[in-house]
Amino acid sequence: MAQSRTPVLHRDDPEKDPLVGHVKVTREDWLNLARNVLVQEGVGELKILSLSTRMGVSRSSFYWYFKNRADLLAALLDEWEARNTRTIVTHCEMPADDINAAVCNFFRCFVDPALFDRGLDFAVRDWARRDVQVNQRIEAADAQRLEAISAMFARFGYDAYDADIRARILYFMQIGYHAVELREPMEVRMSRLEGFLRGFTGREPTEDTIEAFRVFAMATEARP
Amino acid sequence: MAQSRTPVLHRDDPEKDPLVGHVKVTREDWLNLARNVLVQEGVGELKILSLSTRMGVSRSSFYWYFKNRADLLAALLDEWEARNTRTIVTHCEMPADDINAAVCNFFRCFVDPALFDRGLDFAVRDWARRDVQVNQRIEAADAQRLEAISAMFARFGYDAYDADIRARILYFMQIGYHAVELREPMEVRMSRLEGFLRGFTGREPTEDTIEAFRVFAMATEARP
DNA sequence: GTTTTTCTGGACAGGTGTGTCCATTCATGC
DNA sequence: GCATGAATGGACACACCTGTCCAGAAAAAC
Repeated sequence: MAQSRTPVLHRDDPEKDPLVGHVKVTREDWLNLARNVLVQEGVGELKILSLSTRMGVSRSSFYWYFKNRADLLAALLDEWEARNTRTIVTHCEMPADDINAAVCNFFRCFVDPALFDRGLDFAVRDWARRDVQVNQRIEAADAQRLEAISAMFARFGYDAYDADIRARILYFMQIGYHAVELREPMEVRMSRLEGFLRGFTGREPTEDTIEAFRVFAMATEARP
Repeated sequence: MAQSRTPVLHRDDPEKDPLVGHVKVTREDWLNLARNVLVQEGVGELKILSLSTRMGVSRSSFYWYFKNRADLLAALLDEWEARNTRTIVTHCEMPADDINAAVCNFFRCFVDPALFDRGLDFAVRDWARRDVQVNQRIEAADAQRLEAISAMFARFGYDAYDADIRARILYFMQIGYHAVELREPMEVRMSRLEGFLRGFTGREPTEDTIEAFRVFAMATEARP
């Protein structure tokens, strides 16, 4: 085969697992590449042959780290669940002086892609349409997130019904924003949200989160 | 081959194209099945072999109606564009007494799946992540929809900036709701929206659409 | 320096997908 | 009743993906 051998992906952070011999790739390398492919091309395009050629490694290497393709997918799903949903829940539980500051905490989840990976979230949401198991996972995740947001409102005096309504408005609007503006450069989005956060804290606190939604919409709208 | 022959899908509505001979399937049959597969399983699973076996017809039949796979995908995309985006635009342009009635018209798009196919919309949105051409189409569609909603608000006295903000809140929340509750039974969703529409028209008109969002959230929240 | 363990390359078998060619079938027009 | 043309079935060539097996290279342990 005359195919030119692509350079091997060596690890850059050997702080963990230094006990392996003849290291060329690691399980983490497979997972990272697989996550990128999942986000950018979907589950259907997540193929072992494709991954191995991109890493410049034989397919056999994959079967050393994972039992099979399903094993890789399960690992990706676990990672998503631990990352995205937990981020939202912990941010909703952060201490805050009033509901406006609490909503502000909620928005902070979506500023740092290391906290909440929106691309991964939609990739999984899409994957769920084709897999009943995954569907159950994301339905549970959505319920858990909505519950956390609702509890956040309840902490500041809203009764259960009003808290639920506000949680749903907030969560749906956030998800919808990401669905539509998914491919907007992260720098643009971050600068907007940072601007929002600065402007928000400098304002008189309002007695409703309606104003917070309004300011958030201002911050995310297309024009400067 | 001992494979039992599945019964052929005959057309139920021969009102159009009665001039074909030896009719077993039509171009419409291929398109309808392909649309279902696109929505439920994604573009990646849209395979000619799979479609033909489901219709109980040879693969060769496909190549009579379509040039190739790309031809089918283009037809599906055209259909989506004509259906979903045009529905939203026309509903936004409907005459209304005040902004609340106008927002109410907007919501009506999403009651009837024949008007706006939410499953198709998300299938295309997902497809766009893997295809630059499709991405451009859906970005144009989102811009067109937002423009129509914004113009709707502008008709009722909102200046361009406020109209844009409200259009984005409304559209993002709607898209987010569909993204999260996508697999909720349509009857449940319809009964909620119908209840919303009834309750809405029986109320005193408010001077802001904030109240409309609030009532919409009440109508779509999980509890009765 | 040898042995052991860890990891990778290449080949095999089986499955599925695409696009094309051509003989065949069936409804329609004559 | 027969010719015409629309529509289909079946086969060919080619490509891609999965999972498995085993020989062998390279680091680690001794």
